[in-house]
Parts: sequence; C-alpha cells; structure tokens
Amino acid sequence: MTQPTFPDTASSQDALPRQHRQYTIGELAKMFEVTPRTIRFYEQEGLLAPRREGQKRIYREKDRVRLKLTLRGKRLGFSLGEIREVVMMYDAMPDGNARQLRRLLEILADKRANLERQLEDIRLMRMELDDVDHRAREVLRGLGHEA
Amino acid sequence: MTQPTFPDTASSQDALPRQHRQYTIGELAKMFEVTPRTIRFYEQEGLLAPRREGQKRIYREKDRVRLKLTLRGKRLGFSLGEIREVVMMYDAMPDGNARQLRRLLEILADKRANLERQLEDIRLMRMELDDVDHRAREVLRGLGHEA
DNA sequence: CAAGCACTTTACGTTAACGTCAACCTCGTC
DNA sequence: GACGAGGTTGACGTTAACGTAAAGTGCTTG
Repeated sequence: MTQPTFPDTASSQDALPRQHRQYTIGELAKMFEVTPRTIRFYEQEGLLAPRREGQKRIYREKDRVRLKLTLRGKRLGFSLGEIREVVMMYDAMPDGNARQLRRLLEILADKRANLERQLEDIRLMRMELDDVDHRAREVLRGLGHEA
Repeated sequence: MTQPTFPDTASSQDALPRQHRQYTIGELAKMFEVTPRTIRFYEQEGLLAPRREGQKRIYREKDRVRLKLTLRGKRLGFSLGEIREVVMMYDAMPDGNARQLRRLLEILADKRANLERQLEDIRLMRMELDDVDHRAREVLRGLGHEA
C-alpha cells in the first residue's frame, strides 16, 4: 500500500532546486496514481518526450507539468488528441508563424467554449443531484416513522 | 441540412400539453443531434425504456428528459454505467428499501465530489488557456512589428 | 553469482460506445 | 404495385486508451 507521493507538496526529503529535479517513470506513476504503461503510452502519443539516460527515461520538471495538465484534461473529458493540440502548439509557439498562432487561438477559443458549457452542465447536474438527494432522504425519513 | 429542433424551446407548431407529446426515434435523434443507433444503444444499456406501438418505439416526455440527462452526463465525462446508477435508482426510489436508498445517497455524494473536482479543474484549465492565449497574442504582435 | 528490483521493447488483448452494413416491415402516395 | 422515407433486428467493424504478458537489460545486495 505505497500511498501516492503528493504531486505538488514535498519533492523528496532534501529540498532540491525543484527545477532540476529528475524523476523515473515509476516515481511519476506513483505521484499521479497511474501506471508506467500509461506514461509510456502518452509518450507514444506525442504528449511527453523525456530524455534518455542510456535506455531509461528521465523526466524533468517540464515533463511532470505536462503530465499533470494531460491528466487534468482527461478528467475534463478531453481526448488525448485534443490535449496534444494545445500542449504541442504551446511548445511550437516561440518560432511559430502567424498562421499557426492564429490556429492556436482558434483552438483555445474552442476549448474555452467547451469549458463554459461544462460549467453550465455542472450547475444543472448539481441541481438534479440535490433534487434526488432530497427525495431519497424524505423517503428514508418516512420509512423510519412507520413499521 | 435539417437543423436540429431545439430540445427545450418549441414543441412543434401547435402548443401541445407537452406532457403528452410523443416522439419517434428520429425526432429525438434530431433534437439532440445524435443518431438513432445511439438512442437504441442507450435503451439496450438500460437507460431508456420507451413504449412500443406495434414494433415502433414511442418516446414520451419522461424518456426525452432521461436522454437529456444522459447526454449531459456524457459531456461531463461520466460513463453510461455511472449514469445508469443514478437514473435507475432514482426510478426505483418510491418502493426502495432503506439499504438501496443509503446506497443511492453514497453514489450521489460520489458524483458530487466528482463535480467539485471538475470545477477546480476547469478553473485551473482556464488559467492555463488564458496564459497560452496571452503569449500567443504577444508573439503575434511581435511578428507584426518586424519584417 | 544468484536473486531481486526497476526499467526496457514488442505485441497481442480488452472495454466502452457507438458506426456500419444487410435484410426486413410498413406506411402514404404517385 | 412500385417506391421512397421512415422504422426494425441482428451482427460484425472500429476507435481510444490503456492492460497484460513475455522476454530481455542493468544495478546492487546478501
């Protein structure tokens, strides 16, 4: 039961300059409660690109952040492809030409619209849940009083 | 290009008592911009249970609402199984025993927690998008001034 | 040096959520 | 009565996102 290291709190016992901290695939996996397989898969899908030390993958802070963003995107229901759109274009930005940048802005607007709809969906869904909850409690109360 | 009838606005041209309005599978499909196949699939998965008129499926207001909730759940990343958990227990409530009801309350709390995390995720994701957006615009501005 | 542990690649398996036929009824209408 | 627009039931195909098993590499520890 090796409980997960928490992603944003302690970076090992000796406070390293964090920017230069390195991670193995297993460490990252535990941090975020995913399997190494998942992390390798994300690499294969072009979402991560860790250094190699011999044959082993070495992850740096940047990779950790990317993984974090990727998983957040997933929780919001984005596909890996959609996530890659943003993450990769973000990296290609500095030397990006105008056309690419405008395309990126389009994509961003798209994602944002998506988020706004989700906010509304959440609001509505909450109300539904509250409603069901209320009814259930009342029925339960009724059961308590009889028999 | 038969544009979709909007789910909550006009219920046909003659204002029917809405509660008794009936729908064919094709009508529902257009309303929500899904295929009939999808709707039949949801039925097979126990999310819908329309009446039959001969061989044809007849959907009533209740079914339409269920479909709406289902699709909303999907947009929020819930699986059909999770959606069924709530939707079906909700129907089984009136005659539900205490154990079932408590189980339902658990599930509800679960979903709610899920939603709360999503809210936070959205907040963070928004900030990221804003950031990328800003950078992109600045680079674009830079490109305009040179050359 | 054998054992164990963490890592590697390759490759096939699995699940959810539909898509895509094929082959068939059943209307209204030309 | 042919036909086109809807509907129906199978049944097989497809895609995304991993799971899982096999077989090998490299360190370090008793």
